[in-house]
Amino acid sequence: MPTIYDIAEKTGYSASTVARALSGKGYCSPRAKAVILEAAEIMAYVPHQAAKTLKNNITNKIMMCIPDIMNPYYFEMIHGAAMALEPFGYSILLEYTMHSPEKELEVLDSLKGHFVDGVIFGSFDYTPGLIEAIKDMGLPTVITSYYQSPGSFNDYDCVYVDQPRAAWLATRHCLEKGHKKIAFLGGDAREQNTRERFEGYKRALEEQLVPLSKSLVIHADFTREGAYRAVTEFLQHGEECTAVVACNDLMGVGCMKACVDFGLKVPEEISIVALDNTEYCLCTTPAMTSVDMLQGQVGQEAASFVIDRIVNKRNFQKNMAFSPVLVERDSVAHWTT
Amino acid sequence: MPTIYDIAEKTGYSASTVARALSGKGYCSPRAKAVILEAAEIMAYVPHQAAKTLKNNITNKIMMCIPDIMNPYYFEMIHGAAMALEPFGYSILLEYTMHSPEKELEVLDSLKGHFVDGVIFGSFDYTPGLIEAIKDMGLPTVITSYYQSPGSFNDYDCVYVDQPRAAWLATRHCLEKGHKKIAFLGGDAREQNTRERFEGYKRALEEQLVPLSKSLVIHADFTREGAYRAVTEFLQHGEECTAVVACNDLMGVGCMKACVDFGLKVPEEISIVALDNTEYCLCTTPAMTSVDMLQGQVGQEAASFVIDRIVNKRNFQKNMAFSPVLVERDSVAHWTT
DNA sequence: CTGTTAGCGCGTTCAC
DNA sequence: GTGAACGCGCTAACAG
Repeated sequence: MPTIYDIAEKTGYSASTVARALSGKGYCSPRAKAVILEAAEIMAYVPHQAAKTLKNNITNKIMMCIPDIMNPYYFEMIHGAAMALEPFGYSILLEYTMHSPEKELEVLDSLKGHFVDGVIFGSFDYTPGLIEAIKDMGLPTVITSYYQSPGSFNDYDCVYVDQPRAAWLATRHCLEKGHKKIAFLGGDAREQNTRERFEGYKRALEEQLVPLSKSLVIHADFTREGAYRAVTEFLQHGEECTAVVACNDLMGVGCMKACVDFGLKVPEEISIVALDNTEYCLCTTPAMTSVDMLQGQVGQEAASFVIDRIVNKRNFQKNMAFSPVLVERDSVAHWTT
Repeated sequence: MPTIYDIAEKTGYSASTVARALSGKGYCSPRAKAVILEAAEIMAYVPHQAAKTLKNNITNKIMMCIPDIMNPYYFEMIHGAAMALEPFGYSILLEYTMHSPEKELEVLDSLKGHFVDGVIFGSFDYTPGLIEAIKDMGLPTVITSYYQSPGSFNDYDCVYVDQPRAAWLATRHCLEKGHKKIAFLGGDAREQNTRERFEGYKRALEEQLVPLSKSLVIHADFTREGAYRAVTEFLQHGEECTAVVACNDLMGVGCMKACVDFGLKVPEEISIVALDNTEYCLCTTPAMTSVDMLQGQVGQEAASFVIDRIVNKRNFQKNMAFSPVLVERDSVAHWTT
């Protein structure tokens, strides 16, 4: 791998003249520049990134840290971010935490090694400790959730969709279709994500004065299989409901399969509405009604926020909230008793 | 961000003693070590990655360069690779080329900047020019396809699934079920991927002395929507077939939808078998028979190959081929005329 | 317009 | 057992 010194030697100029010619900064005669650029071309010179970084502390990399990659929710986000980053010459360093709080802290700690310029951080569960670690790391950061820490407000941005509203939309949709017995299919109740979505579900019921029944709250693990098992058990247990709000598409799919296998017709005998609106919704029969969480937008905007802090040196906080959008398909039917 | 000099100052030792204490290499008294490690802990010292890299040329990063991320085929691969890399402290730098040959070359060229230690490279179409660029870049590389370049053989490894065999398996499965008029739903005929899969389709037909009909070869673009349009047009055109081999799951899903919307029952009136065996197959009704391409395995093994070249300094070529596996579900039925 | 010099933070070799 | 000194490759301030 050739260095500027190699080019300097070949051309007879000094290393600094070569550096100026290549960077375009500082004076350099047209003749020298031409000679040097040609030599660089021939020698296939590419500057050593580590050397540049050591000098000016710019890595041209953004870390995307997500809980899980096997969920299509996240690759839409990754895709959105990558698209926004590309024109700025930034690449994505991918890291996943598999929902593990320890791993999250570990990753944030490693970030002090300054091997990226900024971070897009996704977690299912923001705890005060996690937020502390994010602030502590001291890099431009966007979290893909809303979390306003008390005290200082300038340390990270939030780009997110209104999670409670998503579940609220889904639940209200069922209510409007005449459903009263609406089950909630969520993940681990301790995770912020499930809690927020549950809030929306609860609020929608309250607004319509429909009593919330604990027995209609099902906990699974955000996977298709887990939802299948949980819903099958729920049905075998004899619980009655006419609609299900599933906290993500994979669980919606698992739920639909469980219902069908149990002998229930979708949507005639049981309606299903999911959250996330990934491609999975278009694979099922009937096609699944779902709430679009605008993951691509979130990824894109999160990336823009990070770039804004890096390139334009923005030093104040910005938040951006997206309102989710219900996409009606064929898995929810009117219910008339 | 504290440096070893800061630690040196606090503890009264010199920077080199601190370096030795932290790295464990070279002599250092237990007392000094204890004092230094404690100070490092308190100051939350993390070594500056760029400085380390500049010194020893190790980045602890592997680039994964893929054509497209919105295809679940690839995230299974990414996942497999990430799992294999994690224990070695390696992270994935993600880059996509969107099927663009220019972008592929551009990425490979940038790699000369030594900002990763190795590369896992996926392309739909390996051309001699691309292979040249891969060799030229001079980094441990695994391509996720089979491509034996004439001449030198030590420049990159191949980890791949036998693509023709996958299509062969799918086609033979249909033949065994009694189908004779089997359509092929592929992508762009110019891409190696489509060509290879078509070869397998062709071979299976030939082996059973079933004539290949050009009119049963449908070209789409590896997307659900594209396949939906292409198959709808195909059906409207009055072409007759009793089974379809789709080159990936997304196209299989689009095809299934097109058939259903056209009034055909799956699998009673038309059978569908796809390739890739992603989660999409489990979302359709009926569940879709598909050929597992072991993408997770490919990603994992590719990562191990790269690590082997980096850590164990392997300097000879290795290839690894996986044989795809047909996973029977409910979208293919017996055909009796 | 160009060359010399110093330093980014770390690791390693060599004296002491 | 420890410190001084140098270099990885690039950039920037300064001098000529």
